[in-house]
Amino acid sequence: MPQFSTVDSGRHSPAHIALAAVFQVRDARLQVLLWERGREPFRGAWSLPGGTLVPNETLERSILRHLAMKVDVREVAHLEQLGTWSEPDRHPGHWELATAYLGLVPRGIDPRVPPDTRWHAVDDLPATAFDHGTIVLGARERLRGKLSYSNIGFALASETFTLAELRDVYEAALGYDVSATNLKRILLRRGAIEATGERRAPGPAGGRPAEVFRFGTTRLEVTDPFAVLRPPM
Amino acid sequence: MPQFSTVDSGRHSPAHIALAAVFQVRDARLQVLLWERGREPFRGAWSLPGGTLVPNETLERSILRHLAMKVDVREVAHLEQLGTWSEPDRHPGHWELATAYLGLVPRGIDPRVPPDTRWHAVDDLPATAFDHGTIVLGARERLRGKLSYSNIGFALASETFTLAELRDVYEAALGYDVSATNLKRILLRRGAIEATGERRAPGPAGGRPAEVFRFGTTRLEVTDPFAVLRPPM
DNA sequence: ACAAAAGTGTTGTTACTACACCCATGG
DNA sequence: CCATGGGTGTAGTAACAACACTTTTGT
Repeated sequence: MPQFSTVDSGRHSPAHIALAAVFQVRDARLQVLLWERGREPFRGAWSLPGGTLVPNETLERSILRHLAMKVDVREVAHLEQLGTWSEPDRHPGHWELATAYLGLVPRGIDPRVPPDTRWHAVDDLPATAFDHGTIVLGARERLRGKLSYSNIGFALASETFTLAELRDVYEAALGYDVSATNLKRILLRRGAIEATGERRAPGPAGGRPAEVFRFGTTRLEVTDPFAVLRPPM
Repeated sequence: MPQFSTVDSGRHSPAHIALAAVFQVRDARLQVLLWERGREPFRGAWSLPGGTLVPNETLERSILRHLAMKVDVREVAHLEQLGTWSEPDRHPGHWELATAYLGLVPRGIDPRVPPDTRWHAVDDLPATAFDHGTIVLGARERLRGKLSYSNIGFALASETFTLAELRDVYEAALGYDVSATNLKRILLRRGAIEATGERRAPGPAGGRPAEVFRFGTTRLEVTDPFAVLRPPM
């Protein structure tokens, strides 16, 4: 078994870490928080934050604990498990499984992050370590799907927002043009967003003041559960 | 750390197993293959087949290897990862993570299974061991969602089928009435099924001979990718 | 008055559901 | 010729996209 000789010879059970792809819309682009590795393997490449479990801890609590060192946990508005990667050669010379999470941070917050971490646009990733590039792209696909049939936008939008702002968030995450007009009607009819009654003052060039909205809940709800084959009645 | 004292005191990293909820439509009901435990804990309760990884093996290959001892692997038409369960007390006295898979066996096959395993209707589960009852129900929800927006029916239907037969499969998995008329049009328009040109002879009571269909591919394809918020044009 | 930004009304389309009706076979 | 099971035709509908139009502001 040559590939286990360096570190793990004799080991009968794999190591296990939790990772997170933390997304935020920054500068009108979907970005992910990456950490620049200081050690081999993959020194200088960018990797997802995470680390090992300690006893009596779930994977979810573990990734939240590790994230607390990179980004304030209270700022992660949504966290969900993506899957577990188990290719034997995903980590050179080390048998390690990784369970990856998708984390979302609302727009407008600027978390204090350590100097060796940086936000990177998901559609322009740098060289990534291990299989982390694949994981980031998988996380984006999960997010794109859920934007369509759930209220997950609450975790990317700021607490209150105009519809133009919400459209910008959706466009950044989906990667194509979205109509604010129709987005409003979809989310209102589903009961996902509600008007606050406030208005946002227009910019220096004038314009009608925008209504201010908020998401009704800050927990994931599937608002359009079945695409087709709905139950009768 | 009282809960780790029996087996794992001093262990710094969790054990890991792969499990599978293998579903098949039998007697017009969605059923799952369960194994009756002969040992404590949960002696006499029913559990999902699976087991530990060996070095140089992915989770997927591991669960296929374990299933080969319960049900012929070639009969599993579809396999996908559901998630990893990590509650510290999910296994009494033992720190163990479990990655669960959904497996589907086409209708009509009757795999030879060992005497300590049995098929159980998913909507009438017996007492289950560990968190396996939760996993089975989660697997059913995953299946129900995918039946709606993908061609996953190929893995539950027999190789060729009439539309009445396919409707029965969908009804068993979804748990509500489905119209064969409309099911046909949905799956034909999406290009998921195609007519073979053959016909099925009617039963003793007569009736028009049924057209015979097949699924075009035996690989999962998302046939209705976005419920709403489709890309423009 | 006019440009800018936001909101509303309306039409058309698609992809379904529901149901009436028609077709082919066995007894 | 009728019961049985399968297939087709068609109307109704919900949820959306597209776009013209209206409203409210700043200069």
